[in-house]
Amino acid sequence: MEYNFREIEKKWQQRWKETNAYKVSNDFSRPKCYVLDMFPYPSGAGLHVGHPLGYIASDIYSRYKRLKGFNVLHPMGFDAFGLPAEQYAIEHGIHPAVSTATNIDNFKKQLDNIGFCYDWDREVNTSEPRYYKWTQWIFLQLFKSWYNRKNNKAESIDGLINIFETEGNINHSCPGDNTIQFSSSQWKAFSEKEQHDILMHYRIAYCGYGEVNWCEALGTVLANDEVVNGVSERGGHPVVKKKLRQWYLRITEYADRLLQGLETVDFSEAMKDMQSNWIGKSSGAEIDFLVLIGEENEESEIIDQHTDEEGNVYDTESITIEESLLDLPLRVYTTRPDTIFGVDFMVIAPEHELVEQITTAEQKQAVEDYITYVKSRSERERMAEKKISGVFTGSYASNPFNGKRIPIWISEYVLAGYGTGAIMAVPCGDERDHKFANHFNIPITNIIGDAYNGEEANPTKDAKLSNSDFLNGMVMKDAIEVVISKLEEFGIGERKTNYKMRDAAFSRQRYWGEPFPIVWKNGIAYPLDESELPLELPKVDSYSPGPEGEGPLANIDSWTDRQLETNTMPGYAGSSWYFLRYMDPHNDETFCNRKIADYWNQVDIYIGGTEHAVGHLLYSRMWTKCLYDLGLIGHDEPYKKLVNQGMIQGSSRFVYRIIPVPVKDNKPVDDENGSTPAFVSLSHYSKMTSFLLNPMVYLEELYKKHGWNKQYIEKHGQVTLGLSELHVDVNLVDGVTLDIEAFRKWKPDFNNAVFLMEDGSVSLPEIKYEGKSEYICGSEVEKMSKSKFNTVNPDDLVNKYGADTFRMYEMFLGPIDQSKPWDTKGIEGVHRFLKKLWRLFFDELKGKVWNNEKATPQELKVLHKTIRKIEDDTERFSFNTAVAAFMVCANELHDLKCYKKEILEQVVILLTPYAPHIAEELWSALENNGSVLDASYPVFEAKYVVESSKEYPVSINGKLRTTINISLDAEQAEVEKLVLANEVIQKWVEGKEIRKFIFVKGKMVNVVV
RNA sequence: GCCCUGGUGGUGAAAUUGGUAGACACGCAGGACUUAAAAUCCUGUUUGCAGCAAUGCAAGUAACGGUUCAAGUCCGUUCCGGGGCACCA
Repeated sequence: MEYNFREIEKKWQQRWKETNAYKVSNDFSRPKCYVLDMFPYPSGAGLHVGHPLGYIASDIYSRYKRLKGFNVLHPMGFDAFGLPAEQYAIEHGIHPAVSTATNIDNFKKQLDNIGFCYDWDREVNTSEPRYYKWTQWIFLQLFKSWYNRKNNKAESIDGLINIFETEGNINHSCPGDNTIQFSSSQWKAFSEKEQHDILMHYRIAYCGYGEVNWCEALGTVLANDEVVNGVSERGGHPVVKKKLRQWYLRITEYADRLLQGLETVDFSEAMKDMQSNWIGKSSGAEIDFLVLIGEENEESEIIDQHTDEEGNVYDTESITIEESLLDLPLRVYTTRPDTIFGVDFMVIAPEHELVEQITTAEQKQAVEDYITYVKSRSERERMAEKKISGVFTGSYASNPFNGKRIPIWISEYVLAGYGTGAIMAVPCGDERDHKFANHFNIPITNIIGDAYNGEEANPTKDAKLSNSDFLNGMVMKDAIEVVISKLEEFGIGERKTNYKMRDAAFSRQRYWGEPFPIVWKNGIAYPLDESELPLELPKVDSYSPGPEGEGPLANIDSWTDRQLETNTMPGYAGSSWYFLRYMDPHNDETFCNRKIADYWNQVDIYIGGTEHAVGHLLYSRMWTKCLYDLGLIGHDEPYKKLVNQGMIQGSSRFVYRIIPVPVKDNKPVDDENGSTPAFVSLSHYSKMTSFLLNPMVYLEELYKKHGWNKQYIEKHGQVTLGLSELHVDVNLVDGVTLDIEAFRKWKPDFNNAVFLMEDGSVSLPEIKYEGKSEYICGSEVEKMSKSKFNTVNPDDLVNKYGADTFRMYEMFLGPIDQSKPWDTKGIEGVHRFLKKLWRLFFDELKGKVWNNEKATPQELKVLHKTIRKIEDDTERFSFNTAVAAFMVCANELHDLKCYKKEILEQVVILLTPYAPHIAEELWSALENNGSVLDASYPVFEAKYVVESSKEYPVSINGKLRTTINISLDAEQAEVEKLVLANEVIQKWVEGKEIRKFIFVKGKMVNVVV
């Protein structure tokens, strides 16, 4: 009787379905455990081997907790709104809902193949109206709320209106625009529009204006990702910044709570770091600088000279131009007000509102040119740029403490969205400022004495200040407070806490997302009545964007006639609360019943990739806090513990095509006929690209040998050569060796392909190649994606080895949190293990071999060692070592020829979470009643594994020399005697003085001589 | 550029708290069974040197430096890979 995994897995999957084995009830009397995966976007490419990594881990943990007696919620659903479906719709005219439904069917089939314990009755799909009804409903709650800073809580906007009516906004400054101030009588005098505009500045979900990457040629808004070097990734069209009306979530009001909340959850330190860095809390001060605007005048005189240590002389010019004082000061944000006397220049962002006003006529052209340049650059490029760029405005600021004239520059390294969009530059203390000063020859003032070496900036806070007027001699970190109180005393600045995090952009100019339940009348946004939800997406004929960057909904008359909002919500809307819907997925009265939400409460284990570290995780944490503030749920952190799964990367393979490019009159001309595809093996490619070998030699070789493309040469007279790298389907490659027959069949274009093999021989299509030489592919580790042909489909592996093998192999691959390229190579080993385990129960010839004999102490020791290891490893998500422990166990039982039910049945239970199908089969084969899914978990008993002695490693000076078996009870004196009496040790210590004898009980011995 | 993360045999990896580096597998080599193959089983497998051999010695966890009786593990510097950086999900 052999291990027929196909039959076994089919049988039990069916049986579990029939018996509703994975049905989860909201049984409040039982202890609960909520195990959640980050749900997938159902892409057209289907599931690849990277997806199940986390799903298998959570499935194992869920099944383990179930065996331990918990009521386990382990649901699955689909994050079904998204750009790919929309793009597919644009290209193929298929409604996103249709392609999404197809994809989901496919995903579910693939997931079921692997044998997960989902209760599909609880499936959620964010794109279904019955789900997004509640996404819209929650949005309305956010729209109808404001953040009360007095008690740090979201509250109903009606309460705020009451406050405005009685006292104006004197006690609740406006988060959207702190210049807005009004009394109760002023409030009452405002028009309805004015009142709504003010309320909009308080709402948690609000409307404002923001810049997007606008591509005129594509008529659409692009992600930073899709913009490369200022042009669109698709098509290479120019991209510019464009201001559009946008919805936002006021997540900045939650910055502090999101930060504090991290202390209450079990996330990795790395994850917490990433989130706190994203929030980017810093404290410092805002300082006002008066601005002197230069007016046209050319006279100037040199009043001072500055010489640097290399002897270069810089002039400081007193420009005797007429200057006028700008009415508005230039406000900067700094975390280091203590360095105020070291300010040598100011830098403002290219988008800063004062740019136009302070640019002098002389500098106008230069500034305009610079701004044009900056506009073409993405934010990413601006941040990543090493090159220093900038332009002088022609104007000066005045240091508020000593009146020093400070030139004002514009540079892209200052971002408009952070702080005030302007900085005071202190080159001796800040590296970027230092580089900028050096690049533009701006003299540097040293305010930290010896701590500045003239070569590079020193960002210390511990140096003593010099050249700093009333701060001289003070330690920098002490001076911070002194300066801030002076600033506040003189009214030229104030203490300020800043966050890098910006409010979350919450609208997209797309079709395939949740419509906003908002109606616009006379420029006022009115919420739709809750009874009108869900506001369903209308049918459209075209998914192309509307005019001026509006979403496709703007093209629909029936939509615009009702004056409905034409933007849709972003991908993360539905995923910000889905974990609550799983608890109560069919509720039509509310998004989730409060009692049920209180029972399931926080997600106990959340498994997903680090790519969501800052986006999804922060948004869902914020939504949870809002719902908590509004009294809709009872907990304010969604996830108790987060486990990061590493990314399974694709291991791409490349073939190298040589393309002859016909040349006429020294210019390449278009290839009219196409040509025989020819590929060169890796080492030839490397030589060609490194110019060690003339590519033409290869080509001529091919011509000579095979008359390849002769007509072509005759026609064009001359041929040069192009080389290109092509992704080849990894499934056509064994290791790095290409299956050239399969490759020729892969695409019609390639069926007559010619190969230059690694050893220099040539493979032609008409001759079946039987030589020993190989075509070697190049390889690279990349993200797994269909377009890179590096995906591996789990279905194929499940089909070949079975779901249990596949599950265990994915776990055996390495630690769950580690990223690694996929490699199918080792799967045989895991499969062999399951076959070996099977043979402890059944023999191919003899049939049943298991028996009811009594277990020996040795066998019990193996069992209990395994129980301890598996339980421990499962608890700490060390699944790879758990699989190894199963192998060790099977090997040892095999060596002991242990076929005893007493032992085997316990092992089967241990194995259930990992390989449920074979476990269920063996459980029933052992003549047990009921399902192994609800068996009771083995209990470790220490008495079976106690050891009386240990093979102690003995080192001399830290180098291992021998091991000595010593009783575990032995104390230092006894051990010392035994060790020093040892032959090997004596040889090493002979004639040397023993300086120290280190003995760690149960661990090791080290003799220092 | 900034934030996070990783680097250990031919390969995936193990070493949980600073205490025997390479568990468990893959691959490879040799052998058994077989007419043969598959399957299965056994032996070996970090590198170098010495030895018929058991074995012994030396080196070794990206590189360099430090702390320690003891470092893959802690600290510093550098190099390389991966993820994220706000409209991919």
